[in-house]
Amino acid sequence: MAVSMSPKQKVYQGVLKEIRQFIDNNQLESGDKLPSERELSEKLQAGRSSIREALRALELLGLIETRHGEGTYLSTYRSLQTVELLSSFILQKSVTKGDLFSTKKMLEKEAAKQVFYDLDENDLDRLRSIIDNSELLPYDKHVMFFEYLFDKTKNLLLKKVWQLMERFSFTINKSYYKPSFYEELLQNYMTNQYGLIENLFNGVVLPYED
Amino acid sequence: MAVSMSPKQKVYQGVLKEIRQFIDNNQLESGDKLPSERELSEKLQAGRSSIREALRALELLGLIETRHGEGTYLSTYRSLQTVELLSSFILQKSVTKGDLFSTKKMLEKEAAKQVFYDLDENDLDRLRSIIDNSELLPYDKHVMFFEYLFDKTKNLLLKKVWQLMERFSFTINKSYYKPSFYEELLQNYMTNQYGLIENLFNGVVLPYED
DNA sequence: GTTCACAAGGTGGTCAGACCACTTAATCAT
DNA sequence: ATGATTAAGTGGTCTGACCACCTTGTGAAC
Repeated sequence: MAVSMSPKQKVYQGVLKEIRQFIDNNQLESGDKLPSERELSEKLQAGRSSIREALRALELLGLIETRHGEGTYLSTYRSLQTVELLSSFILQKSVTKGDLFSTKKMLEKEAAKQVFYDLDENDLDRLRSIIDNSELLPYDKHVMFFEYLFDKTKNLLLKKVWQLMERFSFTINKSYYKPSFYEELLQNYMTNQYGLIENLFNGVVLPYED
Repeated sequence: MAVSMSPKQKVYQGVLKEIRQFIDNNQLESGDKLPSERELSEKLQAGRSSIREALRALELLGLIETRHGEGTYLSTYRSLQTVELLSSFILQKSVTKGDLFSTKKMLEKEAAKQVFYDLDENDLDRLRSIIDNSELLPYDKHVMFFEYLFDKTKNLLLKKVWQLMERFSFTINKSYYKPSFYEELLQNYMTNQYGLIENLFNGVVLPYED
C-alpha cells in the first residue's frame, strides 16, 4: 500500500482521497467511467480488496454506481434501495422538539443575515406580498418567506438542510413565528439595520403551532 | 455466500441486512460490540472480504466504529436525521465545495456562540489542551475542538448535522482554520468578548486543507 | 501476595491469487 | 450482411496468508 497517507490512516481512506483527486484532475462528471479495480489497484499500489472497500463505501453513499461486467461509473441517479436499507438501521432515538426548533431557527437566522446585502426592491416586494397575502395560512407564509430567503443565499446545501428539518418538523407540528416577526424582519431590511436581525431572532423563544 | 438474498443482490448488501437484524435480535445499543469479522464470516457463510465491504460502508457512514486489535462497535452516532440528510443531499450532489464550507462554518460559528455563557474554567482548560497538543494534526485538532463545543450545546441535532458535513467534507478534503483562529476564539472566551466571535468567523475566508 | 514482563490468542488491516458471472467487442462461419 | 461464437475485460467473491495491535493470562521476580 503506497497510497501516501498520514499515520494510521487506513488504506481505503487514502484510496478514497486518491479517487476524489482523480475525478478532479480528469474533470469527470456524472455518468463518466472510473478506472477498473485492477487498474486502480496497480496505479495506487494497493490491494484490490482495499480498492473495493473504498468503492463499496462510495457506492453505499450513492456517489458511484457499479455495473457487473462493465465498470464503475460516477452516479447519476439516486437509488432508493440504498436509502431504505439505511433507514432500517435506525432505531428510535428521535431528536427532541427543542433541538429541532432551535436548530431550524438558527438556520433561518443565518439565511436572513446572509442575504441582507443582496436584497433589492424587487425582493422586498416579493416578501411583502407573501406576508400580506391573506389567502395563505401562517405556516405556509413562513415556508414561502424563508424559502425565498434561502434561495437568495445561493447555498443549495443550506437550503437542503433547512428543508429537511422543515419537512421533519412538519410531521410534529407546523410551527411559525408570530406575524409581527416577519413584518419586523422586513422592516429591518428596508431600514438597513443589519444588527437588529440577530436580536429579532433571539427574541423568539417559542414558535406558534398549528 | 449463503446470506439469503433476492436476485442479483450483492453479498455485502445481504450482509448489511443481516447485521441490522443481528442488532435488532440482540437488542444492541450504541457502544455495544459486534461479532468479529471472522465470526460473522462463518455465521453468515460469506467471505471475510464481503463482510469487510459491508463494515467499511457502515464505517464511512458513521454507524459503526472499528478499533484495531479490539473489535467493531456500534457507533454513538446513528440517527434517522443523519441518514436522511446523507441520502438526500449526497445523492443529489450539486453541493459545491463552497456551499459545504460556508455551511459548516456557519454551524461552527453558531455552536461557538451558543456555548459562550456555559463554559467554565475546566472547559477552557480542555480546549487549550487540545490546541496545545503537538501530537495532533491540525485537522484532528479542529474536529476535537469543535466536537467539544457541539457537545456543550447539548443540541444533538446540531451536532449530528455538523458531523455529517464534517464526514462528507472529509471525503473531499480535510479543512481547518489557521492555528491562530482557535487561539483567538479561546481568548474571546476568556476575556468574555461575546461580540468578537462573529467577527472572528467572518474573517475566515478560506480554510487550510490537507 | 503484589507487581511487572512477556507470551499467546483474538481482532482488525491488507494483500495476492484464484474463480465465477457478466458484458462487450472482435472473430468467424453462414 | 448477419448471426453465432469466442476472447478479453470487468466486477463479485472466496480463501489463505501475513502483519499490527490490543487484551489477557501466565509466571518470574520482588
